[in-house]
Amino acid sequence: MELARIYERLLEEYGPQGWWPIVSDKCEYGVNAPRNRKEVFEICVGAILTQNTSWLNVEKALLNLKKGRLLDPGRIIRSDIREAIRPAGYYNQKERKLKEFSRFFIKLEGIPSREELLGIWGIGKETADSILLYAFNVPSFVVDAYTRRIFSGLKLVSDDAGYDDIRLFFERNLEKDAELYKEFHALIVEHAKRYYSRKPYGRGCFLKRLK
DNA sequence: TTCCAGGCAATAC
DNA sequence: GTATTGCATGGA
Repeated sequence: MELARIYERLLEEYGPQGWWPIVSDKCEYGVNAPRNRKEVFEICVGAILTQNTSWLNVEKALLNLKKGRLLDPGRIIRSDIREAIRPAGYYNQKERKLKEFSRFFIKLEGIPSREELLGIWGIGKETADSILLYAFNVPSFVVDAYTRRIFSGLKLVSDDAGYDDIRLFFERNLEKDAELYKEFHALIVEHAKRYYSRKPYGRGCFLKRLK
């Protein structure tokens, strides 16, 4: 079973997902490439807020930040943002994570390296790859719990594979294309929400019949 | 009520 | 080096 075939099948089923969603002032969704530094920053903030948290809760937090004119690195560093980000959970930890990231972002020129991002407190591998891919268009494949669940279920990755093992499996078997990586990861999440959120995982998953 | 969500750092072993 | 635990809200 080829990864490109799985991608095509998911795309056929669900259509283009257009990630990363931008919560604009009018609360509409944007296209999937950031157009300015404000959107780049918003994507980074969303990537941190969504750690082990549903996107619905993250949207509430992003809207609160936006309403309070706090969705800006300087303002985040100086303000108590805990009440605004409260809906996204873990608000004590996430406040620190956003402040640490904001300090980094203010000094940043150009595109950060994966190692730089991983050096920031609160940025792990998935968050770093999400930021690289969706904020900076760097083709780094995002691996999350869903990705592991689906593809180990399909026996394409082993149960004990590490994060980077899985990431490299995707990167070595796909064209190195940021737009492809963006859509694929988003489709994986959509598919997993439908078939891999509740046990028994994978019941009704049509990918199991693909060859 | 219980389970889960687009993880991470700290701690335990 | 890998396994476990605390962090927290809101929806299904």
